[in-house]
Amino acid sequence: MPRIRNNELRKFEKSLPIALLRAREATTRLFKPFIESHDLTMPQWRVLRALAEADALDAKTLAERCVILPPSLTRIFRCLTQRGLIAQVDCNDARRHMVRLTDEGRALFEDVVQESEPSYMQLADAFGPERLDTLLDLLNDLRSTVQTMSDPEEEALPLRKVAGGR
Amino acid sequence: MPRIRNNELRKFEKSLPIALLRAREATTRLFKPFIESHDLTMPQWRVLRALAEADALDAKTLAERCVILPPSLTRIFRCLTQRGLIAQVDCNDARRHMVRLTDEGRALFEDVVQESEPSYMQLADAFGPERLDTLLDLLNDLRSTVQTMSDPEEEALPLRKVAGGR
DNA sequence: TATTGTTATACTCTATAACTATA
DNA sequence: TATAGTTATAGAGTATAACAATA
Repeated sequence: MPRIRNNELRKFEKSLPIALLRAREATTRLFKPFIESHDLTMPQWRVLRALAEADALDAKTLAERCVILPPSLTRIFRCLTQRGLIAQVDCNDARRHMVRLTDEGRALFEDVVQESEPSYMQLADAFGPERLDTLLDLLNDLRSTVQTMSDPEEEALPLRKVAGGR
Repeated sequence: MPRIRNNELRKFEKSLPIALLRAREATTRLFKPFIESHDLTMPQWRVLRALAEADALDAKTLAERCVILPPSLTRIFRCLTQRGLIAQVDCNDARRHMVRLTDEGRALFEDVVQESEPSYMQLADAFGPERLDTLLDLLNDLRSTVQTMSDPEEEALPLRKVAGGR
């Protein structure tokens, strides 16, 4: 019966939400300049990043993967479409808003990657490539663990049928 | 000379900023209800959390530890002071706004901890307590690695003089 | 009737610059 | 002159509910 004793509180650094926030803040600060120099916001960048790996994705999938609420995504679609970076794709289900990168969008995406990759490499070097990989695995596992806890009926999240890491 | 080949892009799950964001989003969603049921926002909670471990802290320190910009912190101070959860502390330097938890603030803090700790335990159980600890260490190290990269002259961050984990 | 996405709306956080007070 | 914090302000993200269109 492990009762909590208040004078034995986990330290501030041992708070998971805060550690995640601070790590993200530091990491974001490192990469943000590369994104913003191309007049992209971080959420817009996440959408481009997600689309760069897929032929086309619908709003719901993007919202989940990029952690963006539907109303924000609507605005992002409008903005990126106006700039010619994404384009709508025809779809069986007329309710779905599917989009893909345009050639221009892909070119911009690759520019940002080329420019920021040295910083990523430098970080990987300083932190240790294997530790970075471990961290990424732990982060992804943490997310699916929490999601499984939150939605007891669903299993993991049916993005694709993947068992372990995802 | 490891040039980047664009068809060998790191996968979406291998993007550090996105993995951090998604892990944080999931974790936050788990704990937020406990915070909000006491009419606290997450930034307000971080301030209480930080103060719970210290006798008193000034605005600058809190801003850095809690990842809150000074203007936001000003409002948070005002709100928490009005609610009687924190109180200003006299200080040699009249420029500094130092605050501490009141008894009421500490009581509220401990209520939230008591209520949310079971979920934390459940998460630790499901994820593995050692892996959780590893994750926390990696996150804190990542942050100081990035900070060292960003501020080449400063060493790590002179919060306290700590060498390794922090 | 359920699902997908948009619109509307309110609120909070983010970010910068300008200002005040103190050292 | 430098530092700590506040104020002002614009903008972006967060979140909910109500609505439209499609399945």
